Amino acid sequence: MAQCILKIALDTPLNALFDYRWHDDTQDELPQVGQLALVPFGRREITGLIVGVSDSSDVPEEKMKQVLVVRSQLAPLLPQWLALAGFAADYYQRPLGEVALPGLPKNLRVSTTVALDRAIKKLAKLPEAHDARPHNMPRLNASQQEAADAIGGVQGFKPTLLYGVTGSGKTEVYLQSCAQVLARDDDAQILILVPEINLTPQLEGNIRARFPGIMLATLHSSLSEGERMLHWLAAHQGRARIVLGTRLAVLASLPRLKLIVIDEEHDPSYKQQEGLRYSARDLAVWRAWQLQIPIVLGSATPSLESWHHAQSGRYRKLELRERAVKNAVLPRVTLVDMERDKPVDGLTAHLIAALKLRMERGEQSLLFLNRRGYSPVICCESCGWISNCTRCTSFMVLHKPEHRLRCHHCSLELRIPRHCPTCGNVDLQPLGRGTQRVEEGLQQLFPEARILRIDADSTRRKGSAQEAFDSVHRGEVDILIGTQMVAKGHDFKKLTLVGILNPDTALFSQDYRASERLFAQLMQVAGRAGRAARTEGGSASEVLIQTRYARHPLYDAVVNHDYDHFATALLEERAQAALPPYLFQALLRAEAPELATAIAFLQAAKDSLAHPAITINDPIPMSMTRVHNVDRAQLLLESASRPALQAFLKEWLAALRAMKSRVKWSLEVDPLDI
DNA sequence: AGCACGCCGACT
DNA sequence: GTCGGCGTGCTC
Repeated sequence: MAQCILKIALDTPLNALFDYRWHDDTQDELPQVGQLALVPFGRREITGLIVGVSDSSDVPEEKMKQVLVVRSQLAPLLPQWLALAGFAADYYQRPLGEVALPGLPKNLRVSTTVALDRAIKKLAKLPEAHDARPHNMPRLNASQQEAADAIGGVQGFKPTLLYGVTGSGKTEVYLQSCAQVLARDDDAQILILVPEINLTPQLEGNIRARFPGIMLATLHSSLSEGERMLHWLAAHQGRARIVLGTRLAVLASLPRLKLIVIDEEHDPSYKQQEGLRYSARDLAVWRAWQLQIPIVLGSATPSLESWHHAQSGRYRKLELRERAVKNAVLPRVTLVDMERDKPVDGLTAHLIAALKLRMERGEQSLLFLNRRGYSPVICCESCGWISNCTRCTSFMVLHKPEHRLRCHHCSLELRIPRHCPTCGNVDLQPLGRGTQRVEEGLQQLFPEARILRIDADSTRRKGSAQEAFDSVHRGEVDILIGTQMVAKGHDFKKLTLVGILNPDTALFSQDYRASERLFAQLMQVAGRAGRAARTEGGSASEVLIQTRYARHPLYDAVVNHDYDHFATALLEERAQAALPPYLFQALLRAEAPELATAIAFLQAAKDSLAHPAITINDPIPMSMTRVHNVDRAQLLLESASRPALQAFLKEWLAALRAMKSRVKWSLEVDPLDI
């Protein structure tokens, strides 16, 4: 009988499969593609994924080792899942094992099997939950009903862009689409992706309350290993009918997947920013295409990629025009021109008056500022010294309560110098304004106010963010000051004023995506106010944006709640400037102790291969060149054709690997930040 | 990426 | 005399 060779993908940067011998002398069943196997690898034992069973190998007999054990108690991952991992590996130019294995629960990849066995046992003991009938279905308005029917009532690959402002009832559309799919198909599974799970505890609660008779599994990074194993397995076995998770859930094993929902599809957190830099949204769309199932992408401010697809007809756009919440009104957005209303301590008279009014009424206010710390830099007025970080191309931020200077990029910390390090001047001044300084100014302005600051510094302790949000909900806070942490999810009932302190910097950013992001962020923060129905006699909520550029078209669109025209105009600009989504990009990054080394590597990479359909730009230092004492540079590739870029990258990367350079490099496909 | 081996500097 | 720095080489 011919020997049995298993082709196994391993989590290693080596771009190859590894062949192992299978001892067919035992009674064991023949291993199958999609099963996990423990194998000796170098001096270690690691878990790999069987992707092929063969009777021959090119590997010399004496090099080949034997599989230690196959995890036969776990049903094989299905070919469709392997195809998904294979697609992601090809698309993002990574070895299959680096894509397929890290997404599995850690305990599936260890040498012992006790955690797996325990989870299998525990799941087997759980009662069957097969009652998919929805409870307490509210009536939908006409456009909601139309959307739910269009999404849940149709089979086949149908991407839908569900466009609707905050409060238009997108969640209800998702839930009723789910109800339709679950009702139609006895064992259908549904995948619901959200940007960050800790911001959507209410969604999880809503789903459980709506579908009490089925199993819901969550998948996100703050699960314990035990929970992760249990939830992953519940999805893999088809027992979990709805899987709610963050971007990593897009790679969950879902053998009976019938519908995908992506909430807040524009959110940047769908893009993994380290390791395998995948876009969960894009992979989800591919997955829906592969399975020929419907997918819905919901947002009040869709990404330009999705907007473009909607305009070109690739996606169907459904708009929720009516407000689903009775009496709810959009907050009134007003621009405060800082050229005319000069701010004192960062606050204009207009904003101060609005804060005062909320204090008098016993309502809450939120001040939004994208900069933590006291001031972004301190400087010496006599010699011009500023607090640069010694390890990074950035400033040391003053953190006054802690009496420290802190670099937000390498976390270097220093005590505040008593005098200027270069000239000895003792009068060092803070420059600019962070959340701490705003807090200090407010405290003086409103000594009686209960002020709470929520940012990465004030919520370092685990659970403290939740405590802070809870105290706002309980009404123990008059004025909330926060960074982006407060922008998403939370719906504060007594909040009627949102002040946005300095959004202008994003208007003139080098990053052409900055304005798209700013718009989404402003809409999102604005949505913290005025979500709930106005009580009798209560006034509409108000959003005040302090700006020096009150006539900028972006703010005009925000004031008018008009994403439609803004997005369409932005798209036209992108088309004219030949930028994504009309162009496809990849970015090669390199880092080295000396900038010249990184640049030289990128130049060599550029010179190594050419193709008429691909533009390779010159290597340039990254805008933040030095971080933690390493210099970084990048090389941008562009092409009008995605397939051409894909084909080129494959060949190019092979050439780069062959260069055997000592420089650390990495490739990102479809980069967001350039 | 791990994890070894290997060959030169400051410590019990 | 050894502990330990990180260069480089390999992993079916």
